[in-house]
Amino acid sequence: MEGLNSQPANNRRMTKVFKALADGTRQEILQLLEEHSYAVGEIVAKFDLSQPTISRHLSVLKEADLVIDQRRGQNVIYRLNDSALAASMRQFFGRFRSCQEVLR
Amino acid sequence: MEGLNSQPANNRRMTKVFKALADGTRQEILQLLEEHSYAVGEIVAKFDLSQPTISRHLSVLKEADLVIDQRRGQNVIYRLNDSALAASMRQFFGRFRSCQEVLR
DNA sequence: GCGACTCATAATCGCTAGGTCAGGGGTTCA
DNA sequence: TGAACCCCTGACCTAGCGATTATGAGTCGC
Repeated sequence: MEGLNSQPANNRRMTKVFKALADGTRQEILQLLEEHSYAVGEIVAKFDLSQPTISRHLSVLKEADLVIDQRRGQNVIYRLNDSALAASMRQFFGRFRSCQEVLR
Repeated sequence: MEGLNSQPANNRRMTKVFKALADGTRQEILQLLEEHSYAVGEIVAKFDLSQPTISRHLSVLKEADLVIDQRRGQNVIYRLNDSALAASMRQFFGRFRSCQEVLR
């Protein structure tokens, strides 16, 4: 079953991205980061979840290259990876005619 | 079912869509259906997976409204739900500035 | 109606995902 | 150096996912 290498590396990347997006909390985090950057503690304060849980969600988003983290003193600041998000969108949906009509 | 209402209904729909997309096999099925419609048996023949497994994947895609099924004699024909796919793309990615620039 | 064919569903199993608490590493400041 | 703060990682539990086999439900031709 592992001999199935017909699946392009692109699909594996898209799978990682979609897995990251397939969670309500992570979707909300992304929309939060659309406003501006946030420290982890600030994000935690916006949700009814423990800090480790948020930290893991952020880790998943980071693994998918959808956010970027940066140490700033004691804090770790997370910001949206705008370009990667747009690139992912094009990369996958561009394969479909109906979506191409909607893409620039 | 209505307990956690902090998350908009839109997000729950997007979560369903992204969960459906977060699997390599289902991504390939969608790209296959981009060509044209296929009967279940034809799709099964293209993968190294059992018929029930493919059937289940198709069910997930259908639940997410990404494909449409139609009985045709003994066969069940699946086709891509073009408009829903494009609509989902807009609905989610339209929230991000960096993506709006890429959307028409 | 019967048998053959096509697809969906049920029961099951192993693995992954998401949640918690506990603990540790990095950074700041006195 | 040590205390306080911020965040990440490890260990663990439960629930859900993806796969299988076995079986059931529609449909067609005879």
